[in-house]
Amino acid sequence: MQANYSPKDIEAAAQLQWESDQVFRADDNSDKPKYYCLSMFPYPSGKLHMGHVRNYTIGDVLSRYHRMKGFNVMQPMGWDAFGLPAENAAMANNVPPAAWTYSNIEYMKQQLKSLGLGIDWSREVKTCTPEYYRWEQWLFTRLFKKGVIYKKTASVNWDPVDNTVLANEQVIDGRGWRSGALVEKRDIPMYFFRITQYADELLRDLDTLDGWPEQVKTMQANWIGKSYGCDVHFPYDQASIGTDGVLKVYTTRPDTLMGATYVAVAAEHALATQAAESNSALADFIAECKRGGTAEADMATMEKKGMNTGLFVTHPLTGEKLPVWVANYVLMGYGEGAVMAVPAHDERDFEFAKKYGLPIRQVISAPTGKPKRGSTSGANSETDSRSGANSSYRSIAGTHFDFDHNEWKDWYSDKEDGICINSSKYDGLEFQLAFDAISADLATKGLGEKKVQFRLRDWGISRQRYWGCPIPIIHCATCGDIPVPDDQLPVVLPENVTITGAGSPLAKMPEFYKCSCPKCGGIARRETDTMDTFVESSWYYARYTSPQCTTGMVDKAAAQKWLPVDQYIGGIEHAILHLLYARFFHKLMRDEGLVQGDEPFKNLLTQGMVIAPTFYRDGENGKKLWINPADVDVETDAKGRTIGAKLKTDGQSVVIGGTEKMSKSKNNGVDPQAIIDQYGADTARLFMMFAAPPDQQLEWSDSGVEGSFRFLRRVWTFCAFIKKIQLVNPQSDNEFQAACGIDGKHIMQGIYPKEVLRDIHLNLKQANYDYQRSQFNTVVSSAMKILNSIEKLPIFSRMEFDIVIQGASILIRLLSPIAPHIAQTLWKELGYGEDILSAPWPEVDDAALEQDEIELVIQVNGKLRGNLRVAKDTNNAKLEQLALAHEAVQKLLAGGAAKKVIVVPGRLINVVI
RNA sequence: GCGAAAGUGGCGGAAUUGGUAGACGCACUGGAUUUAGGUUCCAGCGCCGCAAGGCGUGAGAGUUCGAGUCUCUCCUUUCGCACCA
Repeated sequence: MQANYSPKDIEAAAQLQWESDQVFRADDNSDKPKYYCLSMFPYPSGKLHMGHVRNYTIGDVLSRYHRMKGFNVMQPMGWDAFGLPAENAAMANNVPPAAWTYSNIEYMKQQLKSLGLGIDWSREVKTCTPEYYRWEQWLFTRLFKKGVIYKKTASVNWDPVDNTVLANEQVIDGRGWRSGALVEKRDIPMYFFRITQYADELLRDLDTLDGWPEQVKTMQANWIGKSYGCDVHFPYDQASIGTDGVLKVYTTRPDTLMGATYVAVAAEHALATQAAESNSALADFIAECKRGGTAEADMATMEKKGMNTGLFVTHPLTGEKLPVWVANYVLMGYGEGAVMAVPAHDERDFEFAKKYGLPIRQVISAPTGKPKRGSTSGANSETDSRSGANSSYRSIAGTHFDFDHNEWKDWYSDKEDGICINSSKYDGLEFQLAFDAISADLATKGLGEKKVQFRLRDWGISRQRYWGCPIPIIHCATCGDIPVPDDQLPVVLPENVTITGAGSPLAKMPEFYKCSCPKCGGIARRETDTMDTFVESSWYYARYTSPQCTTGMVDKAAAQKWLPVDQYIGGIEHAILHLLYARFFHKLMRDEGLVQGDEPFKNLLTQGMVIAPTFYRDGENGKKLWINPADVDVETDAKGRTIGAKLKTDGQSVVIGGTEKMSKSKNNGVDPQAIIDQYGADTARLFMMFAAPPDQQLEWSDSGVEGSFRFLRRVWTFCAFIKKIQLVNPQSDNEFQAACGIDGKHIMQGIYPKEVLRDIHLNLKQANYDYQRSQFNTVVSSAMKILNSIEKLPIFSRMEFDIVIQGASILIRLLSPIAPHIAQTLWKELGYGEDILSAPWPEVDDAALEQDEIELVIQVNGKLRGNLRVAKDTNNAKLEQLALAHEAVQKLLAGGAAKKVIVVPGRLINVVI
């Protein structure tokens, strides 16, 4: 055994052994309980980043832990290989996307291997291969025939200079990223998955996902957004509109219908178009609304603007004429593209009404208990006079409220409280009663009905891009859209293309799009759009169960054996879209009879981001020149506080920016390869696990990496010491003391073997608990404590040495999922066994935890005042007596009596005085 | 704007059910070893204070014998928002 820890040698050796023994092959025929551990597969962007290292280390730790606990583990890996960056790289470097992607995969695979991940590479999947995507196309044709996929038009970001559709990410401040042209919305035909048909089930089944973080389930539930409301029809005003008809709106607040003072429609709405024909100002406004991108965050934060159409509709209950406005905050894609506006009880409507001087009519009372805002003091005087029953404000109806936005908030009523006022026959009704009464009256008049609606929209999957899975549809002038027959699948994506950035290359390749209609044999045109890459990532977890299957999307028996995924791990940024689409796909595949069960992922761990400090210098014209943390020395004062930073190359200072997500734009990424090369994979893995709990963001720290390396070196050095004693093979106490270098100093230390043994098992118990809840940072901490403890134990005889041996064997096994190479090597060197992966997981020795005396805390009024050392089984009366007699308590009592004494067994005694 | 989280020493973080706040590590300080630097080892290390003691988990209130933990209001930061993956 080498005296020095040399990660390069031991890691290469361990990896070689694992590879030649094929230990990570998942066994389709094992009797052991299965454990399918899946990390979100990477996009092959070029090289691994720290987020990957973190993700895959977490997965590997869980995999190795479960393997040692006796599970038949499957940990696969693959590549989410289609996507936009390949096309960008193609333009920048003149490399075909396929070649670029495949070479990235090769490189990144080597990187993953150097991390020592226990992956079954025989199951590797690349989504850009026809072997993979043919089954996606196959499912598409099935779903198309079933009507789960359909075609309709949808709005996209259009670059009028490049004549191409842009992703939201390619729209910067309303302009195309390459052309700089002002982006506009354009409607084009697209294929949609009818995910709304599964909305109820997707929502309901969230309740069955006990192993998912509550936050993710809440986000998904809100995204699906089931709401109970009412369709309301506002009949057209004949005089202004000229035709019969109704304007349909959906509202969740029919109880406020009596307070509706106008209606607002989207710029694309038919009424807006009609009004614009004779109103050029309105036409200009509508054109303005169509400018800009489609991203919802932008739409929602932009200034609310509107214009009167001059058209009217009539209120379905009162017959009152309400003006029709066009508003930029009403989206055509949602509901009917029109809303009824109740400024008194909707914040957005309120601001709009204030801006354009529209009437505000209060129809819900502000109940007692309001206001919600403001301090509790002072509420009795001024504010109460406003919400009092006889307040002058309160009786105002049909006119403007006289106060600003914040005051409006005080008035605004949640539906849970408040009753209808100023609402004629509905006055006095509470929310639900008013809801029922008004919707019933609408139904009687044929002007509306109750309706359950979802916020979730159908999933548009058409992309006017090249590097994606071709949509298997053939357009025939006579037969319409015909799905490609099974025997013509896959529709292979040609790989030798030139990307220009203007439109899809497929649309310029007759050899691709020219075809004949499968139905009538006539001349037809193949669809040239490709699918959203979210489609590939929605079912890869199932394909891993039978990646080579040539007879179907999955081998049903293999899928049944391995699914659902027992543990899924990935970034929190996927909490909604990817995870929702994958859940949706599982249900689609279930309904095709391909998989069983309703949900694909039993347990979910969402890992936090990796962040790092940023440094910069001010360059010309105010641009910041970002400097990589690796090129900077940080300076601290005598107390360790950061006082500045200097560039290593020139010694001049640089500005310290914030700590942010590692990114190219801020140049604060740390290359994992450099860390692996310098310290080894075990150190990189250990640091990643130790620096933060998996689900929280992790701050990169060079000195933290150093610290992790130091710890592993200490483990190595200490084990080398044990090995040395083992080789000496001492028999008598004297021989042990001589071999271990015991002298007078050690006798003075007062460290008892029993305490060390207790420490070992206490920390083992904690580590087991922490492994169970995937809190690996404290597992590492427990391992460190075990080393600290056994290092200090002076060895006088075999008895102490045995404790040290036991401690080391526990330490190495606790560490092995996290730092597998060093653990495997030490396990073998110290003669515990050949292969640590097949070693039994250590068990807590309860007897070692026992203690005769315990320490209790004495509090006075909840404040710590002293300690008490007592026999373990001292009764409460005695404890109370001892506490009262305690010096510090006596002093505070100052002769008086205690009001009350609270004894918490095993913890503390609190004296209340 | 909407939805979801997070906020604890100089820093990363710990505290399992409401019960000793700051485990473990980093940084820093002092000492030992070393020709020196580095390494390693020992000790110290929340803030104020000479001390006694007081204060302290983003801010403010509340519940409780006792609050980092529960409730309410507010502030800040991060993630997502449907064509980045």
